[in-house]
Amino acid sequence: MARGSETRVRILDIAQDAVLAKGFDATSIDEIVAAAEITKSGFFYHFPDKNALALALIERHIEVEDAIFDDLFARARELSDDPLHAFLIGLRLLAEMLADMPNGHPGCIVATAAYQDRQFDRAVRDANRRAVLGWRARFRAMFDEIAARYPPREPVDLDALADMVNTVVEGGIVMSKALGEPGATVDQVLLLRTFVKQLFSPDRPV
Amino acid sequence: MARGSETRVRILDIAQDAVLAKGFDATSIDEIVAAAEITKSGFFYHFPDKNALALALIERHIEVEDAIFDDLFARARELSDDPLHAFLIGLRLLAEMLADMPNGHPGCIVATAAYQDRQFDRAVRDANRRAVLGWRARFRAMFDEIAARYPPREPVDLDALADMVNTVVEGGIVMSKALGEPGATVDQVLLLRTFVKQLFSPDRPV
DNA sequence: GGCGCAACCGTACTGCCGGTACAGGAAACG
DNA sequence: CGTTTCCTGTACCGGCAGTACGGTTGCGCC
Repeated sequence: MARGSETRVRILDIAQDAVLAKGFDATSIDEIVAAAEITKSGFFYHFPDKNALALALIERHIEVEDAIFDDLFARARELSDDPLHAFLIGLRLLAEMLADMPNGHPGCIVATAAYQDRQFDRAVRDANRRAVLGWRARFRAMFDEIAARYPPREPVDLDALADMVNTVVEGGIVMSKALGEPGATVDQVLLLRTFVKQLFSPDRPV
Repeated sequence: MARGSETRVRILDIAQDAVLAKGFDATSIDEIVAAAEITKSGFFYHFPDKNALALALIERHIEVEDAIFDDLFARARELSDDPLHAFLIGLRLLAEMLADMPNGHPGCIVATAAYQDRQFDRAVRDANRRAVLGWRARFRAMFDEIAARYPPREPVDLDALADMVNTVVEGGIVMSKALGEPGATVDQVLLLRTFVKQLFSPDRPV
């Protein structure tokens, strides 16, 4: 058990690095096998096929991301009791975290999967979908609390607003990759922060 | 000349459909060759390798996107002389265009390339980068004009704001693919519209 | 009218990659 | 001691990108 799961984890670690660096297709099983110092048979003992590897990768990635969001917004909540302020602090912490990645965010596995849709089976697509819906629910709850205290200046769909957090991060990663500017994602998150701040700020007298 | 470029265009058409539907890797040359009713030799006469196909696909795609943006915002400009209103109308037209695609936006080839970075050569990455910078310049010019008339409520980097148009579209596409909800992209564009509207609206008295 | 070149065709081949098949072995566990 | 877990080793298949290279067809040009 101990030895088995250890090898499995090692395969996942190696595969994750390669996939984030080169994409899923460009990562060969032979290459993973060589790096993990096992044989091809060993790989196929742990994963029936490459699809299963993708699934395991995505599920693990979702757990990690969830844990990061939990930590980030829990810390933000400790710094302010106000739901709006706490959220704004959370976004700033997120931006700082993204900025601390010298080579930019390695890239979301969810997006990688989304762009290779057809070649993955239902299990992978479902896992992907559940992850996004989970993030929507997370941020929706925060916006519900915020909107209860600060009525939005303009009518907005809070589900869509919740999705916007993810949209901006995913889109930001695409942009930073395309531009070769790691900082692009951070800028986008901070713009979203400005949006949320304005949306829920009470009208100021001129 | 006429016959030659005709075949080349046919290859690109077929390849584009397949790539948007299945992804670049999942699209085989054999398959393109069969659909175009040519031989493999014919394909490699037009493109030295698959990378060159990707490059041609991206360059063509950028031209089309540019033309679409030209048309969209030119029509918007005809509807209003005010730069802010024209931009807001342009975003709405963009949203309508995205909504009219029944199966959602087929997916931006630029993003597909961004997520398979390493397997493409410099030429592809450079083309991608130029496209994004072009879009930045386009929207930056609009925001310059807007900001000159309506000072923004909050200090924002206009380049980052210009990038946000693309960010939201690209991120929206990722989200709609992951969720299986084609409408997600439209919602995100309309949220961006709300943001821009608020950012440049003069303070209203309460 | 022949010459040349662009635009292919046909065939045969290489090497990588995902995946299969199957036999066997070491070590931990009960 | 036997079973199960966790692999190794070897051999193989079909699909795919790409190479090599000789042959062919049609159109423009002198």
